[in-house]
Amino acid sequence: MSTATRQSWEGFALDALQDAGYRRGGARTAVIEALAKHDCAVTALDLEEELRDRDVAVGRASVYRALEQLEQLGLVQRIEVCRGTAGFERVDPTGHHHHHAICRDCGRMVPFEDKSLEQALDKVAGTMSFDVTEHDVVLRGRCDRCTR
Amino acid sequence: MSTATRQSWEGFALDALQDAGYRRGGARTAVIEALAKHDCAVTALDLEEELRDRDVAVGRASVYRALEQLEQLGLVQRIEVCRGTAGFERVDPTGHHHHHAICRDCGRMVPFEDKSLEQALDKVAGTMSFDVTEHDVVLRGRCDRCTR
DNA sequence: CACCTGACTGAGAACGATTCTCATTATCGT
DNA sequence: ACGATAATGAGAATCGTTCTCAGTCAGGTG
Repeated sequence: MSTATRQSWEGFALDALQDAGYRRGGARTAVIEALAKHDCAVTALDLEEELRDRDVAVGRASVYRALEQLEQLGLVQRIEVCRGTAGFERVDPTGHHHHHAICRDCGRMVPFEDKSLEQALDKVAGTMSFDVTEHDVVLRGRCDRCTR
Repeated sequence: MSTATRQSWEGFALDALQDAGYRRGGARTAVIEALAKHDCAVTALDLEEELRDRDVAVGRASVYRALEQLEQLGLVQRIEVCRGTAGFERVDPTGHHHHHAICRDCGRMVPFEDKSLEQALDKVAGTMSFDVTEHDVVLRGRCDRCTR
């Protein structure tokens, strides 16, 4: 029984992959480790660069592959951070999560959470002829630094 | 005074552009006309194809340019419909709008609206150090046709 | 422990959506 | 009608992402 005996998301993800029948590979492990360090969304290319800078160079294809597999297992969520660029962030196994406000001028991303928003989302999801598994909320506008 | 004397979004958009100092160009007008026919999001390439099929061929660059200008004026909203592809839909001047549920399997998009969701969004927007001008909600999952 | 099968990996090519470039054309104030 | 300047379109360039494929490695088996 290897499932969820460790505390961190990192350990949780490694266990989940193993349970799903994946083998243990260096590239994927490095991606998970890097992802674990971020509390908010990062792009695939940022992760690749970050890993290269730490001398743990990982092929671009492997980064995307790992992210896709993690997304499939619900361990990572993908959000659009800006014009056709995807951001990835880990999904807390407890279900606790946040959303983002993105500045249209500087691209800065500010996370926020709100209980009644979640409730409203859950309620809507329940009324649809859709098996809703996740939701994605983005507020857009100008951040305080860009409002002059 | 040319502003908002016509009823339709199409007329409203044309007037708004003129008021913003834009000249009247054939390509942009065609894009607006095509956009007016859709109640839900369309991609730029779909619009281009649609126009070509109607023998009103418009250059790809012009389609994107027009959409960008319309977005800037708040006449069109851009949403991510699927992996790095943008969908564009007109923004009702009354503020009335809907959101989308997107099927992760077939890509089908189903619009929905919910008053309490809007209220929750407005409330959150009010508490942020951000000048929020728009929001974007996407529910993801499997549509009824894809759930077997 | 050596072996084997099939999963994992990375370099680079391919791809699709979007943006850019720039020469040509059209708008509209004068 | 004229001229300054915005609008347009064809194609090239760009950028994020996905695909291909040959070489490598994990880990169950004998």
